[in-house]
Parts: sequence; C-alpha cells; structure tokens
Amino acid sequence: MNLPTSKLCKLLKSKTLPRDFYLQDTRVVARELLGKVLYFDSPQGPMAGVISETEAYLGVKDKACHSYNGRKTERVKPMYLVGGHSYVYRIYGMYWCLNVVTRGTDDPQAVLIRGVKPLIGEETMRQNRNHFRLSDGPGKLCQAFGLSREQNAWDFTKSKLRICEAVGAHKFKVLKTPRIGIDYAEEWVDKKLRYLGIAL
DNA sequence: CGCCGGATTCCG
DNA sequence: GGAATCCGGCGA
Repeated sequence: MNLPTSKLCKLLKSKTLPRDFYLQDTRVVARELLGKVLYFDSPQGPMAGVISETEAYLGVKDKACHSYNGRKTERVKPMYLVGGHSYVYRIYGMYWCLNVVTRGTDDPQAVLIRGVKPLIGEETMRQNRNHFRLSDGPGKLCQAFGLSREQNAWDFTKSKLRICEAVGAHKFKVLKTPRIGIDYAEEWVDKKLRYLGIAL
C-alpha cells in the first residue's frame, strides 16, 4: 500500500477506534491493540506506528498496577477517566510511559504500550532518538514520538493522539509472557499479562 | 518534610 | 552491573 502520507493520515483518522473498544475486558483490549495504529498529530508533524507490544494492568486488585487498592493520587487520576484516555507518567526520573485507560470511571485499569513499529514519521523518530533501534520499549516509544506530560489524559477517540484500525492486514501471532519490571508485585509477578505481536 | 525506589535505558 | 535523574508515595 503506497499512499501519500497525508492520505494515509486521513484514512487512519477516519478509522479511529470508538469508545466501546476501550470498555472491554482489559486483557482483551491489550490483545486487540496489537496490530492497531498509534497516531500522533505532533508539533513535529504526523507520527504513527503499528502497536507490537502491550501489557494489561488490572486495576485495584492488581499489585503491579498504580491504582492498586484504590489508590487515587494526583499521578494516577487519569486512570479514573472513562476508557479511551491516555495516562502518561514519568519513570526513573528521565523517561515517560504511555498507557491506554480501559473500562469505566469507577474501574481504573489500563494497557501500557511497550512497542510499536514505525509507520509514519520514522525520520523524525530517528531524530528524536539517538539510536538505531526505535520504539521497542515504553520509554523509547515516548521519546521517539515526542510524548510527555503534555499528552496526559488526552482522549484517544478525538484528540491529536489516537488509536486507529490497521490499514491493510499484517499477519502475526500473539505471545503472552509475564510483565516486565514488576518484581515487587507478589502473586501478580508471574501472570501472563504481556502481549507480543510476532510477525509471521 | 525527608527518604525510598520505580510499568527504563544506556554503557561498560 | 551500575548510573542517570525526578518526583510520587508514604511514614513520621
């Protein structure tokens, strides 16, 4: 498929996922986000990537989740917005992570976007990151796209930050593994809530 | 109010 | 394996 970038952007935006998508079971959303397109109408120009890796965070009962046990602090508040909003937070003092909030306003769950394959704006992504490997980790992805606090609590269904239906079918299989970097989460450590899209 | 440590990444 | 580097979260 060889559309000019402007047409591809228009096509993607016309296929923006509806609210209902984000209200499903968070594990279903994490799984179904694989192959979908993360689109950002950024100040540097349009950027997009095909989502290849996600993790589900299952809310108040999940010891790895920021909203565990009903925590509702300033940082975590976007998780209490209706499904389909962004939750961007700082990690290790220097990186940002992008989440997709799921479920309803009384059920603070989310999906962490851990990896995308560049689709639009790859040159800009390479400028934003000083390394060859692009966006195969949550911090790298935000750096490549130029995402930070400013994009926190945005609505993926109608803002400059969107998630859209895939254009053209890429075949892949899904691998489930435990989540990364949550050693403290006790009985939640080993649950297979990380979803990897493996290209066929 | 002070301290601890993290849903990470890079370099050696 | 360790550093970089900020601020949320929690105990005092």
